[in-house]
Amino acid sequence: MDKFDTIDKKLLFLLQSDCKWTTKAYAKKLNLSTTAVYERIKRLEKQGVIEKYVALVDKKKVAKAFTVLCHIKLVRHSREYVVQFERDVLKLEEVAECYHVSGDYDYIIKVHVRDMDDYRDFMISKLTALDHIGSTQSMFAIKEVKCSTKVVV
Amino acid sequence: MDKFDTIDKKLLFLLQSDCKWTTKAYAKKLNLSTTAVYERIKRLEKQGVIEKYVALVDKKKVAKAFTVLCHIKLVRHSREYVVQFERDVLKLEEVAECYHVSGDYDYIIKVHVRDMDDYRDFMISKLTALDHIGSTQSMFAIKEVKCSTKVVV
DNA sequence: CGTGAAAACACTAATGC
DNA sequence: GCATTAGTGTTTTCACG
Repeated sequence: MDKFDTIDKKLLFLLQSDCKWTTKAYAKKLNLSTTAVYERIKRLEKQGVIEKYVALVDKKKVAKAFTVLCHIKLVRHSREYVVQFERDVLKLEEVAECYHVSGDYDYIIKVHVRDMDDYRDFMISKLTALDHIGSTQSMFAIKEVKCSTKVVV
Repeated sequence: MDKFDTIDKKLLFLLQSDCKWTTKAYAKKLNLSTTAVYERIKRLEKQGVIEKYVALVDKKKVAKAFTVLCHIKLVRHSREYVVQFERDVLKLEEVAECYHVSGDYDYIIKVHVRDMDDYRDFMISKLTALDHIGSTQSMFAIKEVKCSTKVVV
């Protein structure tokens, strides 16, 4: 599909680390001219390789540092059930990620809340209130050992 | 710790959605002046609420669209084993996230690789090559239903 | 929190290597 | 594909009201 040379890879690494440098700064780091870097960035954006630029928030500072990974089984696996569950889960703001997985469970979701009480509220009034939920199994993150948004190309 | 008013919350939402608008654009959206928004952003950065700004890359476009969630148990839970495992796992570039969790398993990691063959290589030569790994159980993501970096304040 | 002004930067374009 | 230069318009940044 797309091919990336060494400079592209380094540039993507830098942009995934911090996207607020000036073009000049990336250029200096990469031993290139600003125009060369500028054009590479624009190309990567145009190709859709760079999806978007976002701010990352410190979860502790906004009182959402309680992270829970939750395994979910649906009562049945009909198309209708799957479609509705996936549509519903998108609307839950506490759910940062949701994967449909193979294996013993159907879904794994990652939830950010304030504390255990908050999680209890989330479970009772939001998650298990969804249709078609069979069972859930929560795993509480004792520690975030690594939490990166980087993809190494 | 920190308190946020409605404008802070809206601003954090916008910045977590797209951090490349001009201050003017956020100001217009929030019905404020550019300086007011400018100072709020600077304050949020200084307080560490905004950790950093990063580019998000389309995993499909860089051939890392095969996502695996893997449960890991260590052979023992001594301090030494835990510390070393956590130090080692940080170095694995394929591992985007790693949580130390309560429950049946010790760790859950999220891995991005190209395909099943790549994952096999990762398992054999990197993951299970780590010391103290007891058992692993891989769950392949059939679908990424939701994958957000946003924390709703 | 707003106004206004200077400095810094993004962006475009043209030339030549 | 990259360096360099030059030029315009926008944006950031900050002292001051």
